[in-house]
Amino acid sequence: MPKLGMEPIRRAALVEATIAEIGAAGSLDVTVGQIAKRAGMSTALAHHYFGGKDQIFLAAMRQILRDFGIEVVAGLRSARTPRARAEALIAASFAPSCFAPATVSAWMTLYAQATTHPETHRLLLLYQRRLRSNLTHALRPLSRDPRRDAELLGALIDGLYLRAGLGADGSVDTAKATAERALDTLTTGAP
Amino acid sequence: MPKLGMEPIRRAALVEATIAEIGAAGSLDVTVGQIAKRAGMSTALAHHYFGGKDQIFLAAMRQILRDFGIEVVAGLRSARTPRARAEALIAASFAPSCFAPATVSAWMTLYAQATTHPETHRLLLLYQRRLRSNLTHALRPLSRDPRRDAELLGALIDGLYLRAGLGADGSVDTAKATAERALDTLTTGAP
DNA sequence: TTTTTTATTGACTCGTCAATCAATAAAAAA
DNA sequence: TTTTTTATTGATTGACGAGTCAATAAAAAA
Repeated sequence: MPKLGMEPIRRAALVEATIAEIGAAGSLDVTVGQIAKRAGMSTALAHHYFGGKDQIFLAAMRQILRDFGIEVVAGLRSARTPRARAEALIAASFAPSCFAPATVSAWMTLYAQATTHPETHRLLLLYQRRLRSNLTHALRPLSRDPRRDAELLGALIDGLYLRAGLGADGSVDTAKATAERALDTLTTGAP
Repeated sequence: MPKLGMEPIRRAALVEATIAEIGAAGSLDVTVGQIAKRAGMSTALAHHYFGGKDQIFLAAMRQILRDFGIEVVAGLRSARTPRARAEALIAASFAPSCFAPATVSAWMTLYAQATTHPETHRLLLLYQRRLRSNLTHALRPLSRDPRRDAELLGALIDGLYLRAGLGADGSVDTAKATAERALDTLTTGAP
């Protein structure tokens, strides 16, 4: 009994299932069958709506970046001071929605694949450019060299994220604290 | 005409070829056939000496960590002051031998796989613990809180490494400079 | 009501790849 | 010299997985 308008529902379910499966596998070694099963449909239907495995993966990656973007704008909205903005950007990076095991795995795999997959590379650069732009803006009144400090903070966040993704449960808070401490160190001494 | 004592030669060739193929593919999606071909032998021989694909990969990963270790001790040997030690550790992380495209790819894949592969996880934690220990030691006379600053620097190096691995050719130097600037910022004001 | 569009799947094809094996050849040991 | 050990590969097997297709069913349009 086919209900109409299933396409967006199915696509969303497939994207969510893809992220979950990547997280469970720790790599992109995930079959369309696994994804479709978790999403509650046949492989044929998954192919029908997405065309191929590559496009399913790309959609999942875009979703992850979109989720991060949502977290960022939500955090920035309520931030009034520059300092609060910088803190909001740090908080967004370590927010639960960006830190589910699946997301972390997907993120790491993204980096690996980006070295050879141009579309992935493009998406990742987009994320980095946006984060740097946001950080630069927040740091402008706080730092003597906002551009450089933003690059440093951005890289630090990536590194902390990576390491926290591997460690025990409590390490997210530690990572967040470390990033905030770096922000302190960078901004003391300037207006 | 079988020459005797080929085993170590073949194993080394396979490990080297594995790293190269991972780099070329940007993932662990590399067949034993590709590896064996690059190493100049048949797939059967590769299996003969290593038993299976997993063991070839593990050997390659151990090799990468070993190479990094060699770079580190070489750098530390000629460093006399604490500051020079910290700089040597930064330099080692961005040394050409640790920054070949193949190595970067392998490194990223390592991180992704570590979330689910216990043996990989163990290897990676070993590396992190060693780096942190070295950094802590170097920072002890320079920083008020060497442990924390070492963790920060370690994460920063990882993040910069990751980002430099994606960027253009000149970005290694920029990354190195950023790490050194962070070292400056952390150590000014202490003995 | 007939036709078209949307939803859905089981079964199938084709390719790839890890792993195995039997066979060949040369060095070393007996 | 015969035997054993080491080196080496072509061919084969067996599994798995991406993508296709024909068939079924129901809603919507005609």
